[in-house]
Amino acid sequence: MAQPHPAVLMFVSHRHVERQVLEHLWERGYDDITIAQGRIAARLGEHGSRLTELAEAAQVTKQTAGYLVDQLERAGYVERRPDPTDARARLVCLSDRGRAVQREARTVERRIAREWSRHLGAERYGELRTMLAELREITDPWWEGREA
Amino acid sequence: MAQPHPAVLMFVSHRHVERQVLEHLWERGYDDITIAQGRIAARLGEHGSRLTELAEAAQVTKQTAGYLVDQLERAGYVERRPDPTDARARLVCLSDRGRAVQREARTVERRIAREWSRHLGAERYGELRTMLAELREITDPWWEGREA
DNA sequence: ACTTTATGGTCAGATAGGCTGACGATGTTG
DNA sequence: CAACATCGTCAGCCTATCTGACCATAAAGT
Repeated sequence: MAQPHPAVLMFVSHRHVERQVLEHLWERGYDDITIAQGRIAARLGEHGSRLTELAEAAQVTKQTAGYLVDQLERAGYVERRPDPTDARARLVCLSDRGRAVQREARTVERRIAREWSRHLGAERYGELRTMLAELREITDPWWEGREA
Repeated sequence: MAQPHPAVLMFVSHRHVERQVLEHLWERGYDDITIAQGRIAARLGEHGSRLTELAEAAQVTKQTAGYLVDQLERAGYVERRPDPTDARARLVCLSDRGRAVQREARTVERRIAREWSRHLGAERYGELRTMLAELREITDPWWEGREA
């Protein structure tokens, strides 16, 4: 039988990571977070991000992003502050609670990265990361080479 | 700045492929297909698949899979036939129309595979596929090494 | 200055896609 | 043949997502 398309395999592994992170957070008591919220929260920059940026990064409409940020705000993970450089815009920033969750999530991600590295071998794992980054150049509609 | 976790990069590339396939199908007049339906249809075996199998492969509940198969059936892409070996079960099979769509989808997938291969180099692309397949062993909850 | 056009965000409404739980029918096992 | 497992459906619910319309502010053109 034909091997599945690489994209399908990516789907499987990506899903696995999302699940692991989410389940870890639930265990730690952050049991109100959903995958969709997580996808938004994971893309928050250190100094806050605009809604439109988040929407693009997570590949959803700004309405959807707004809806999810509402929830995250109500749950106390983020807050909206006025953007000093543009009166139309607002910056979505992590609260302390939000930062705590992000740390937890990063912990799981690192653990999985180690597992993958062990499974493939460190060198091949490095190659995998490099190739995925290169692929992004031709698959990410918002790719610019470097972030703002 | 830190490089994103490989899983995030996988998300981007996987999404890209889904989008490309879907848009191609829409252009070809199959404009009633959705991503979720596609995820189910893409996992249909040559001789039909049971609902439960489909659900597992697409990582959704059997209820959800049933809901999507209903739609595919109404649109004429698949049909349900009794499973000769088990009166409880039914086999979801592609119709001729469904097979035509699958061919279109495969065409796009092959095109993208060629693009990736060109971008990374044939040898590295092969390595990528190998590594993704290996990763599956530790990330796919339904992995068994070989299909039924 | 003053239009015009672009951008950031929200509101309203619709729908798809996903879940849990319960259930009927058939298979399987002791 | 009784007990338990599996296949699929029904019913009800909720979240995530979209499109379209809209307001406020900013930027660009004249």
